[in-house]
Amino acid sequence: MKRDLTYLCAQKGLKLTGQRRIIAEVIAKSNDHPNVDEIYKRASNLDPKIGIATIYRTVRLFEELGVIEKLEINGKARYEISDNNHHHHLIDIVTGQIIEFENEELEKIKEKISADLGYELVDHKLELYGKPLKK
Amino acid sequence: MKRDLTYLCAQKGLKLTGQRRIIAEVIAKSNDHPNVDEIYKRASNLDPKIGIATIYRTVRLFEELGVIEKLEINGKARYEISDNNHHHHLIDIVTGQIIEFENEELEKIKEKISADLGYELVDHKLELYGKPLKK
DNA sequence: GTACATGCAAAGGGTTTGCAAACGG
DNA sequence: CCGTTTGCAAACCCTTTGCATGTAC
Repeated sequence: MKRDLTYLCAQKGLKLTGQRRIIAEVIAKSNDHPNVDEIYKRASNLDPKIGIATIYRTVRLFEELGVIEKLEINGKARYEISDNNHHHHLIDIVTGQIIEFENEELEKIKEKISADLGYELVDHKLELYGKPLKK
Repeated sequence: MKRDLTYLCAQKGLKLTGQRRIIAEVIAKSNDHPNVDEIYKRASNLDPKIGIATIYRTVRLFEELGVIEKLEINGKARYEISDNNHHHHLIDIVTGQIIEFENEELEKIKEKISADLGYELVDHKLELYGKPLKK
């Protein structure tokens, strides 16, 4: 990830600043899909002078570079490191916890639906909202 | 739909005001998933004195009553009349057009995934973003 | 050195809220 | 009538932007 970033920045004439390094690290180490405010708090621990505008600018940049992905849970932006495995999210409506899953069959169906409608699938978003089953 | 609304309002001690009637009608007649601003414009044609705060309050109310559904396309709220057929949306990334589709197989997979993860599926959201295929 | 990036504060867009007046049942 | 709803404007939250300063390359 840090290698990717170094490479990507160099390639695009972007500067690998301390703030960008920190924000990348914070998101990479978070597995709870933090929102901007959370990222800001965590980054502030590593660099108390970092500004929230920098967080906003950086997550947008990283999203464009494809190194992170933006989710919109309940209308609020949250971020995670990109993987190429196309996982999705199930949101526990009781605890708010986000559970990740993958499903190959699902991927195929999406491709098929798009193709049937005359489209090439370029992106997609699936969120399931569930209530824990009584055991 | 209007019947439903009359019934639902009566049942919950809500008042079926002119504004609510108009907003319900506007959404029912729209098949383009309007956002709040669009609904406001269309409703204003029927009642020039209607306020935007009323639109916001009413769509929230209708959503809670289950008579309309909220989509979030590119982070912006848009609304449509509820159907019980669980359709989904494919967004044409070139034109912005929204295409609705249903897929029974998809519904089954979602239920299965949820169950496998130990959840009862209570809601879900799927959006496909596609580019028109060259013919 | 120079273009890019940052921090700050102000501005912006969308949505919610407090309140007095209006209105539906 | 009484409690609900409305319109208005102010408040709010999240995000973006202008600008002078700072910094990576």
